[in-house]
Amino acid sequence: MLWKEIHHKLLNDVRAGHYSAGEKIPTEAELARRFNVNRHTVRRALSLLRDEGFVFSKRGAGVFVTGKNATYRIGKRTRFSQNISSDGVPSRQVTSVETRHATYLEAGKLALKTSDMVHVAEGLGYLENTPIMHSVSQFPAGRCDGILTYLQTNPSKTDAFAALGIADYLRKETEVTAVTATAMMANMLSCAVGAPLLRVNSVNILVDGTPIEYGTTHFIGDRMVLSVHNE
Amino acid sequence: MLWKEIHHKLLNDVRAGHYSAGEKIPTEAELARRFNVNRHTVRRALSLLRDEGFVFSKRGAGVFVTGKNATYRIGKRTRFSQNISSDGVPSRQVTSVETRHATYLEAGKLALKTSDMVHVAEGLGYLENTPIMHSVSQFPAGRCDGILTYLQTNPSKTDAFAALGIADYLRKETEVTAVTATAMMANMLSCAVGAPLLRVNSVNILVDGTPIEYGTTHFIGDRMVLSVHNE
DNA sequence: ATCTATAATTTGTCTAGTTGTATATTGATG
DNA sequence: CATCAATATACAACTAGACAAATTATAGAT
Repeated sequence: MLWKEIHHKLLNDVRAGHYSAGEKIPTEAELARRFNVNRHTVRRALSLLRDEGFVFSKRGAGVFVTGKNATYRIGKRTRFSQNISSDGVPSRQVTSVETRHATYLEAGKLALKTSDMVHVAEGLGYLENTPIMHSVSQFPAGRCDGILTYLQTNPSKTDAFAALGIADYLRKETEVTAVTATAMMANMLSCAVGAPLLRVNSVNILVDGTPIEYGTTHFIGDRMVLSVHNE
Repeated sequence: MLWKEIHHKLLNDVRAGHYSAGEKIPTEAELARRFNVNRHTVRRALSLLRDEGFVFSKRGAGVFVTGKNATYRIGKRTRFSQNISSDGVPSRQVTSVETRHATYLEAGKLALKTSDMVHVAEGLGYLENTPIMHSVSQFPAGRCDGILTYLQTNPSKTDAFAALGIADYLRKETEVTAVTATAMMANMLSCAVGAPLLRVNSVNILVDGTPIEYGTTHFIGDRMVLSVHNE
């Protein structure tokens, strides 16, 4: 079986670190030329590598090497950058911001009326240059004005809150469910459509109980473990 | 299909009122970043939204929502249509003025000779920041001298007439037809070429029967209902 | 201040390249 | 002959990049 040899060779290359995390490996056509086989034979080898979690592919772009796994601790004070425990360095990036009216759900979670405005920030979290989470956060206007402009330059929510004079905040509630990735979510998280995701809905509050953030985060299921703490 | 999900999400955002009528939605590049796709994939989603009539785009400027989603708010539209028989629209703006010889048609409508001059004012009317009508008005020189300079600072015709000493005037005749949008009209009204328009020709007169205005107005068909009252 | 020339944005269009999917064919093996 | 691996071919969906055309923002000059 030709494709198994190719799989073995590619796996060795990845493990040997010839391609670092997040890096693009040669195209299927190129690999087919190199191994002197048909493109579909290469695809079969890549398919196994994909299932094993070593690489992920983006239609139209190429095949990329997957990063490492991590665990995410959820407690009373959860901060993304401090709570990811792994070998790699986590980073995050804000992909879009907007200000709009609150939906019914958001209004309820943030103690607002639907006529009130919310600031919305959407972003991705990375580990080893590969996406590991996607988050949408709603902040109540009035209590958090100016947070979006801050987040655009520095994606750290802790820093942003600090800049607004909020030195400390607490996790009030955390709801965790499991969902499967839609095409869009799969694309954003560079995982397969239908892959299991962890969906975390959370509310952060001030020490006096005033809600200041309602967020929904999706983690890639098989790259992330949530550990919940009740101290 | 990624672009279909993006289309669905954008449509939801528009429907939910996250972007209000006439407002600019994020640029294609921004949306591409947010959904983590190529700009062309966003364009395909926007293309469907355009075809469905929810947004329109202006090269070099951006993509804007049409306000079609807000048409179920009959209140504004009703008030709007009530005002058609009298003076004007909630927000209007004079785009150009000129003084020239009367055409044969204008001369007939305004009881002039073709050697007489007419003052011409062209303008746009807006509803919720979206253009909804285009009007051209001809005023007979001699009876309405100085009206153009006034209209340029204040687009209200009632005020302009009042400034000329005309406290009251009546609608003599109103003709309504349906036409399709030419390229020029489509551009001014931010609608598609070939879109259905309502064309209203009207003549306003003094209480003694002297005509003081002949006008042609085009309304966007699917955003406007004319209600005709015979009191 | 106001107008003007320049630069920066933003949409429209085009070409090329890459992965995903479906179907059909070849060739060796039992 | 039936089966399975590999090949061959074609198309769809998406990415990547470049450039043109229209608009908007910016800086400079008068």
